Amino acid sequence: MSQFQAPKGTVDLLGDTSRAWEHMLRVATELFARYGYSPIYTPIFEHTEVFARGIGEATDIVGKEMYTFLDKGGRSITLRPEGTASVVRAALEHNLTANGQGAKLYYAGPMFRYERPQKGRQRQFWQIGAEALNMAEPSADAELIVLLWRFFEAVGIPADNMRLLVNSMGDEACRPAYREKVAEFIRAHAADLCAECDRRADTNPLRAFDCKNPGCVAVMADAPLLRDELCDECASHYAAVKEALVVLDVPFTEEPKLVRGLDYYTRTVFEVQADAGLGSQNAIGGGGRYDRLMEQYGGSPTPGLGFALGFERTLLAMQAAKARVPSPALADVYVAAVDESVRAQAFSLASQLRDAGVAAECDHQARSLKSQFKQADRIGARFVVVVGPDELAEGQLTLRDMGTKVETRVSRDGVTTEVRRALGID
RNA sequence: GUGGGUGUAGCUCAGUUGGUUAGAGCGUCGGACUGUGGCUCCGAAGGUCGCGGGUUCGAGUCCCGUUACCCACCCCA
Repeated sequence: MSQFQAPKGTVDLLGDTSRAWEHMLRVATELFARYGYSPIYTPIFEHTEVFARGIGEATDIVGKEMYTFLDKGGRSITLRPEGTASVVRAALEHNLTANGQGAKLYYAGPMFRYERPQKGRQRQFWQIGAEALNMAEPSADAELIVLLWRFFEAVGIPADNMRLLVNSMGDEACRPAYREKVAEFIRAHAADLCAECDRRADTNPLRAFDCKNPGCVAVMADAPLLRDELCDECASHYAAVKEALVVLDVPFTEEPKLVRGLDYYTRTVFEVQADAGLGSQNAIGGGGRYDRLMEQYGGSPTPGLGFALGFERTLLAMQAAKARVPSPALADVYVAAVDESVRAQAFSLASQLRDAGVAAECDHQARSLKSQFKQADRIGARFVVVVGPDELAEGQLTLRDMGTKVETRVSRDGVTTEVRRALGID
């Protein structure tokens, strides 16, 4: 047991897990580029105000989950708890949406929230996210949702193992009136609701839909739904998004009670849940539209939308689906030294092969020849070059095909060419 | 932040009502094959039993604290 361990809620990513991480990044990089998204790297910390104003002072994230500290200059700094706020801040700072320009951006990296860790929930966790700015058309909503869905399919989670939930949260024209309507409904049924939900009538009536209390669930089942109260513009936008999803053949379920916990969402919201491997933290990705966010940061009114997906939870869903993560051979060629006298020459040959573009490995632990072959087998080397005194005396080496077990003599001078040909590189 | 459960070799786990030198499988290393892998056989290394107190003649086993993980609440990716 070492003296130190990783801080609570953080993990070291090793072996198959770190390989899976890189796989998810590769899949995302390739797929997102095909949808026209460009990479953006924002700082891992921001002025606290960026998150407080964007995500909402009253949310749990801002209220109790942020890693906030004063730096040596007395500035209040916060480790990013999510990615959208930073991207929007950067887009405004660099005028990416000036003169009606659109911007499609994606990011990947760790986020930080001070929460009680459990399965699928760490204090440092990884997300990939995509944001589409200045795109008001419902087709943009559909495109983003398809992208999220296709990503999960691409990493090996079958559609049958996932659920796509969509909803519309309305906008400033219709949500306030609806909110009041729900508040009235709650007050009218106060006797049948828990104390917590009674309070929600004044603070955040929509959250009563999330209450797990059976009595509350029964009462709220009859509560008015925002779907039925949307203004004309929100209703037609929502209808167009759903229609596009049908055309694109992305299966979805309308979930009128889907309410996201970040204040900036308007109109379309969505979430992908995995039904195996996740426990109660089953949302592997989610997002929505935030048409008022740019204004809150002092920009001109600019629509936007985005999603984020979690690496940890995606991997759990992949494992439950027995998704295959490609694990390339660690080396194509292993250069084995027969004895101590030729060790240096084996190393220089390995180096020469690497310079020639071949993934080559050799021993640095003074292992026996037999053990070097075991290593070669373990790392998946297709060929072993045996460097021995007998061959070298004649200016030659032995090239063994590990699959067929056929050995051939090759000249020391021509070995790089021979190996490249054997590997099919030339 | 609240409640419940768990913590023994690198990994997955045994460990009897507290009783002498804490075990297995897998993995690792070595040998059988003195210049050659995947199978088989043999052998070896590897553990302050999460950490700290307490009870006891004696604690991996009981009690308390603490820490980490797991589950639920909560929240969200």
